[in-house]
This record gives sequence, structure tokens and C-alpha cells, in this order.
Amino acid sequence: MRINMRAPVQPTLLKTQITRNHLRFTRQRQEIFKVFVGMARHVTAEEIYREVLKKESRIGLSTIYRTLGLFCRFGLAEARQFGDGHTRYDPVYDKHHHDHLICTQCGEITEFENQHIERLQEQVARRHRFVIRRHKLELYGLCADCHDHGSGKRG
Amino acid sequence: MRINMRAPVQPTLLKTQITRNHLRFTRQRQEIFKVFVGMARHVTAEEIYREVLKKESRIGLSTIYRTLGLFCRFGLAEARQFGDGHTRYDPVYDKHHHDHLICTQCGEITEFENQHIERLQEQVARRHRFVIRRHKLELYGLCADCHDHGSGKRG
DNA sequence: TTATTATTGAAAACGATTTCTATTATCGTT
DNA sequence: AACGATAATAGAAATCGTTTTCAATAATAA
Repeated sequence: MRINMRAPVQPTLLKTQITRNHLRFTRQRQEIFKVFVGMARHVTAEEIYREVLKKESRIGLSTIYRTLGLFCRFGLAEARQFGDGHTRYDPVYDKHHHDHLICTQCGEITEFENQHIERLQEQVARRHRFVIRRHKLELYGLCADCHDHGSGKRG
Repeated sequence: MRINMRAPVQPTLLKTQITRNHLRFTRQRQEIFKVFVGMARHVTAEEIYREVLKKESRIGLSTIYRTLGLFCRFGLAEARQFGDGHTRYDPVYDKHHHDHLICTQCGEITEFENQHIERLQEQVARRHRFVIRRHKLELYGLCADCHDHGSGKRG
């Protein structure tokens, strides 16, 4: 039997959140959400914009930013910065946190999870009487391909 | 520009690095370095600028940015982004890597080190055939004060 | 000293994001 | 289905932190 580890985000989830907060379920919000969950992770506002433009030819980039901010406040998305000057957005499918391996040569971003590390983080926090709300662990370096062949995938 | 790396931060170090690289030991670079190493860690370019202005009343903000970039290339400073839109600079006193606890209420930044976590990171990387060059671990949440009193220090 | 050229300050440019405002569209009420 | 209050929009302009440009200046080598 096949099991989906990550439950897909229901289309109804956005509407639920929106009506619960007495906001308006606009065409743009629906379209942005649909595109957002259909795209790869770690996309930029620009990338989402270009994709949404195919369906909503009159949409403004500011609407993309506003709406992504809304998704973040709703807990449907998370914003991240990997230091290249672009904020990247991640749909939140479940409560599983994930960390990143970032290849500085080809740009590949691989996700990983490690409960052992998370536990040690909690230990550190406890020692400082600090309460962790969220965290960010990013390992920068060379992925297998770039390390082996030296050349990289992006030239 | 060729740059020779690696050495501990001493008062003479800036001059050593500068002459070694055939650059010019200007009044501004001396003053910025002096202020920089005398300030708290994780300072912004603006904060350094305001401090340097007290001694160098005609200095430009662009010189601060340029010079901080130089320090980073020399290995005398490191640039970090904690997601508040400001690049923060850290003098590099030794080769000890440190991670951060960042209070989202009062902004306090506490440093920590944990060799156990570092070893687990290496383990994860090995599993992905990834070679780590550098890493970033940031725990966001509430510091002891903000957690206890609720109000925070800046609020 | 003088020539060479790296460095500077001020202003303009920059790219991501936010704000502004007139217009449009949603939704509770008829 | 239409009405009306007002939230949300598009598009432009503004803003923010940072970088670049460029003519003038100043540090070094000759």
C-alpha cells in the first residue's frame, strides 16, 4: 500500500482560513495559492508571479507579495532567506520542520531532517532558558555532483 | 585583488593585511577597524557608521560598506543576516565557529557552540555525499527575560 | 618632489519589497 | 438579483538597505 508522507494542502484550507478571519476569497488569492502549492519548494515571489501571470494576466507583483505574507501569517507558507538576496517561500504541508543542504556551486537545495540534532538544539535552549519558536539550520558547501566532477550543473 | 588569509585579530593585523596585499593604509580604514573591534558583535553598517562619524565627521556610508567588505575578504569579519533586513558584521577573533539564539521580542543575540551538533551535521552531510564549507544554525524564540516577564526589553 | 593609482565622499543606481490611491470585486444584507 | 459598505486590487511611485559610479583626493613608489 502506498502512503503519502506529506498530506497535500487542501484547496479548502485557504478558504477556511480566509473566512475564519473575515477576509475575502478573491480570484487572485485562489490562483496564487493554486500555483504556489503546485510549484517546487523554495520559490521566489518573482517565480510565482511569472507563473500566475499565465492565468491572471493583469495581476500585480505587489499582490503576490501581499498574498504570500498572508499565507505566512496563516501558517500555510514559510519565508526563508539563503543569502542570495531573494526571499524564498515554502508551502507548509505539515508540522515537519526541515533543514537544508545548499550547494554553493550549482545552487541545489536538498532538504533533510534529523531528530537527534533537534533534540540537542532543545537542550542548548534549555541551558540558556530560551524558548525556541522556530529554527534554521543551513549547511553550505558542495553537493555530490559538484564535488565529484568539479564543474557543477550550472556552468 | 589577491588576498592573503588567516591570522588572529591584533591591532597591527589590519596594517599587516593591507600592506601584504599592496593596498593603502588610510585614516578611514584605521578608524573603522578600531571602532569595529571595539563594538559589540552583530552590528550593522549603520551602527558602525554612526560611531565612526564621531571621529571622522566627513566619512561616507559607502566607505563603511566598502571597508566592511574588505574586512570580510581579509577574514577579519563575517557578514550575517538574521532576517530583519540588515546585514550584521562580526569581528573574527579566532577560528571558533559559533551559532546563535535570537530573541524575536527584544532582539538579543546570544552565541553558543555545540560540538555534538557539529558532528551530527557532518554525519548528515556524509550521508548525502555533501562537503560542508560553512554552516548556519539559528534558533529563534524568546530569551529568558522575555519569556519570564512577557514584556521584553525593547517593547 | 612628482607620478601613479587606490581610495574617497556624494550622488545616483540598484533590486526587492512596501505604500499609495483610484478602481474593482467580494460578501452580508436586502 | 441587486445594493452598498469596504476589503482587495493594479500599477505607479516610494522606500529601504546596499552597491556602484565618478570626479576629486590622498597614499605610496619612484
